Amino acid sequence: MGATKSLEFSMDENRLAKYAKALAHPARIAILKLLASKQTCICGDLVEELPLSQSTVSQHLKELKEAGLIKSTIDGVKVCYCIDEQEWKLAQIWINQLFDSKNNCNECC
Amino acid sequence: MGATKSLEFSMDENRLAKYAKALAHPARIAILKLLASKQTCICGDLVEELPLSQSTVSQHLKELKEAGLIKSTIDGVKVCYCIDEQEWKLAQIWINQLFDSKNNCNECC
DNA sequence: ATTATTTATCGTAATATTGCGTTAGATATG
DNA sequence: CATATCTAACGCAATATTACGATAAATAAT
Repeated sequence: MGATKSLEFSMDENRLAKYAKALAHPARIAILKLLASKQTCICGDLVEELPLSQSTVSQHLKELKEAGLIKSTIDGVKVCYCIDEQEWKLAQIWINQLFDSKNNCNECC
Repeated sequence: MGATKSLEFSMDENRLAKYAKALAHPARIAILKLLASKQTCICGDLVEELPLSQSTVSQHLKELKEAGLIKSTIDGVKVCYCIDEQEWKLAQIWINQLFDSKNNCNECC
């Protein structure tokens, strides 16, 4: 036992969980904040700004990329990362849809 | 190795990651959707609506509670769960702050 | 008082995540 | 060509998460 029972849940629920998972680590939040504010988004620069080794940062970048939130282009030896605007907006919309679905019935408990 | 280096990151980053972590499983999304839409929020009802055992649901509820997103009151043998409105709103604000921090510089890569 | 119902907790197994050193492969630079 | 730089991927160890059955503790019902 222990495998997550993702398939028992809806696509919507899984999609939201996927985005949330990508955000579920302070290092990845830090990376996204850097990418959101900076022009420069070279991998090496990110490594310098974070208290983690190159290999660990690379792994976090991979997860963010797999979640769709960032993309990358190769520039010589270097790799440039940045936020995927489309997916970024979509994620925000989906997350807000959950938060806004709260009814206004106060004090059911 | 393997312990998360949370302390190396800012409080803001950790707080956001904490909320995201709470949302990072389809079962917990499903629970929150149920609580957001329903009046009834008795634990047993949630167990019936979810494809998970009672003990697993209980564990997910505990995590949501520890993240602050839900609260509970005891009603006899039963326990009533519901969304903590204050924290719910806060979480939404913090998450949107991250998404909105994206600059408009397109195509840095 | 006994029994049933409800939920949290404990213990355990399976998986997943986090983190790093090291290596490999690719492009630069001398 | 040889060497330096940059990043992804591999392998490993430490932790954390997910899931469940079984049990315990508390209240309700008979």
